[in-house]
Amino acid sequence: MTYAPWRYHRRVTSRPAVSLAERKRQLVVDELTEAAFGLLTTQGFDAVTVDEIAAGAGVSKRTFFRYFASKEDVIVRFLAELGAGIRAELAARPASEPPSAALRHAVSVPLAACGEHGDRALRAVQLILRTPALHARFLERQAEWHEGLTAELAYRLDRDPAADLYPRLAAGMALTAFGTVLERWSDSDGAADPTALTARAFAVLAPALDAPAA
Amino acid sequence: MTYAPWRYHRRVTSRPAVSLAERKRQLVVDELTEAAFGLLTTQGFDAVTVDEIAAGAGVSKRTFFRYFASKEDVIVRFLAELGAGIRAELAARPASEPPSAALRHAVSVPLAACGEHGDRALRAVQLILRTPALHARFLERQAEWHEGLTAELAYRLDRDPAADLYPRLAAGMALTAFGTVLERWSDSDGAADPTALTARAFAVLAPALDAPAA
DNA sequence: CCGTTCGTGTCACTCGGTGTCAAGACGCTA
DNA sequence: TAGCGTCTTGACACCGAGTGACACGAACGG
Repeated sequence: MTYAPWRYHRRVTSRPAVSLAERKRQLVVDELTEAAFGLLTTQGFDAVTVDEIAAGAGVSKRTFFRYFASKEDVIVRFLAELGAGIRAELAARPASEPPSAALRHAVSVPLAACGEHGDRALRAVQLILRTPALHARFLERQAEWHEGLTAELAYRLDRDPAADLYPRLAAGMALTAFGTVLERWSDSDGAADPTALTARAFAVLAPALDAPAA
Repeated sequence: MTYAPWRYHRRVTSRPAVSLAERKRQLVVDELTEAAFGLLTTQGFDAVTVDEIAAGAGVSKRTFFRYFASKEDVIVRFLAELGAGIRAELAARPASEPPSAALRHAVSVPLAACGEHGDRALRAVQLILRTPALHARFLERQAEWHEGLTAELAYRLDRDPAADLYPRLAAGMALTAFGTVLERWSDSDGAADPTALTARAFAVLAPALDAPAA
């Protein structure tokens, strides 16, 4: 069984909407991800070489780097869709909603999906948060989400992100909430409820997010 | 490498506040930093090897790594004290001050110092913000500051950082402001006033930072 | 049947980073 | 002034991440 992306299951069509080559590529990605997860989560990030991961998936080191930009990428990719999800969710929220509510939903949807998926996601998050190299890459990704969220928010509120500090600050607040919830959830070994934590976090942030003069 | 001739004169006459070895070490650090700055800012981060930096300072590659943990470190070190400064400033603020004012001062002091320092600091910041590898390391450092600020804030407000989300969120907000100001300052090539930007940013954040129910 | 394209493995290479060791500079003491 | 322990350094070997070049084989189209 391939690893299951937590967001939405890929639609199985009777016709091959995707080519054979495409499915083969996906197969290699899955195999590589599987091998990386098994090795990295049990032995630690630094104790495993790319050669070993590649061997575990039955391919060469060179092929590994044709699919992943770096050794960190294999793990961090797991959370990449999360970031894209945040922006997509924000874009889908009704325009009438105040920023705090819209951002709370945007953040909590991927977070809840992450919480439901359980063990795999939890181990990924824990590995990332306690491995410096992975943490750095994760933060890098988060900085990209920051850009995207800022743009989306500026568009949504019809503000100029170059002159106005609010969009970037609001996006930063939302991501701070995101990171805080993720950390709590990780530290509690998945026991804490991401949605409840998110609600609590945004209760703190709301006065600034929804301030009329902001 | 150039040795200062005057250092041989002070044998026993004047007691050395810092040892000779200490000053030699500092000299190497300075030389290395100087060489790294000259090369990295003109040719780009990836176009310069550690060997070249070391050669520019007249030492070996091995010695470079005895002074700096990584190639990124030589640049990011520049901003390390900034982070420590934020926490120190916060600790020095009177307890009567509301969080938004205390954090604003804590952030703006190092930021202003950075602005005054002029060219060198500006080039460092610009290099960091536009080089992915450096940016990642910078964010890593910032995550450490986040921990420290959270602890300091929890202590200051007598809150339990394990149960209460506020300290971590407030620290995150302050650092978001910090990052935003830094980015604006960098993009404006140093023309923008860090203190004014900081004030504007905290005006946005204040409703959440000072909310009574938070 | 042939030519093209694509994915792959192999090889060689660069560069960041580390462990090891011998040599030199310095401070201290006799 | 000689001797000794400490600290720093450079030289060297080594590992692992990441890349470029190239040749090989499978799939596809004519």
